[in-house]
Amino acid sequence: MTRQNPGLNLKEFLPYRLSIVTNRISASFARLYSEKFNLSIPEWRVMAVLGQQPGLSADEVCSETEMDKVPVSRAVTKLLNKGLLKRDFSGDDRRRSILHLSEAGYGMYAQIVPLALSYEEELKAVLTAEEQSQLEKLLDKLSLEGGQI
Amino acid sequence: MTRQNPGLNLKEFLPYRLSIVTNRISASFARLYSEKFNLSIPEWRVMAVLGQQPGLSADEVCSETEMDKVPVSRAVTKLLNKGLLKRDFSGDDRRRSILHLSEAGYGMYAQIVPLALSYEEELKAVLTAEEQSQLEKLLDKLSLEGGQI
DNA sequence: TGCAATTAGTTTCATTTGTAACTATACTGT
DNA sequence: ACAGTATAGTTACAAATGAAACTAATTGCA
Repeated sequence: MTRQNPGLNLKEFLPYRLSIVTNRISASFARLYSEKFNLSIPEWRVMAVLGQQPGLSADEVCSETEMDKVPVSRAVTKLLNKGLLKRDFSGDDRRRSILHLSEAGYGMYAQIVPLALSYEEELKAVLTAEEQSQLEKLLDKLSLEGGQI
Repeated sequence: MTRQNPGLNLKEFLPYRLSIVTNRISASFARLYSEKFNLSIPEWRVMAVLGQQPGLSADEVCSETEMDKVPVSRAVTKLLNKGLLKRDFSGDDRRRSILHLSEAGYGMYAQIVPLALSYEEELKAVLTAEEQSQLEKLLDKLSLEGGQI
């Protein structure tokens, strides 16, 4: 029997294309820091956000990174055990943690950052300067409006 | 002690931004078909590719979708159990499967496709026509060169 | 005050996922 | 023909993940 294809061309389907491209990029960047520094993706994300914004609570790390609180809690525990993080608790609210990279953690962070930046450069090198700024703008628009769809 | 930030602004870091945007989009689209049709992401992907290219082997589904062969194998098993897929084996090479949507599977597929397309439209509606074609081009470039980085 | 409702974070448990080992079939070179 | 290698697909096992239950601390308001 001959059926009329209702017409979804997967290779042109935007969510699909985005996910293929993004997964490739994320996976190859993750390989970089997981092999050299033995960090999982959630661990790196927590370090990355604390490197930039020291003193966040676990909860704030969640909202900053859009991660679930469970993986954040586990990543924090592992990073504490590895000595890469320090944790205090707020005097005002003793449930609330105050997280900082330790000296060791900061040292590792300072090694990863240049890798990350050069990886990003390599990626951007595929695009012209104009395309790069187009991409920024597109991601802004999709972030704002795409979220709540 | 005051430290000089080595300078990774996560919110401007391309792989990070891509992954946040993409994950939001994938998750909200997945909610659509998983709630209504009780399909996992791998199941939907297998159906989507077979709806368009009937008769592929499991292995071809893997390369088409960039999925690992294990999740493909498991998705195929589940879809067979749900009666959404038919499987034959090639006469030439009896290891090789030949996969088709069943009538029921095709019916479900034909219901999901319009949802997918209207979801895509909603997403694209955020962008001007020019931005849409910019996005196509950017994804092309990042797919080609971003893969092997 | 004091008790119900909220919030930060952890733990438990069931599900998902990927790596590696395995089975079965097919191909290759001698 | 046949031993060695390669390929399609499945299974087993271990690690990652998320939903829901839980603990501990705080807030609100009668």
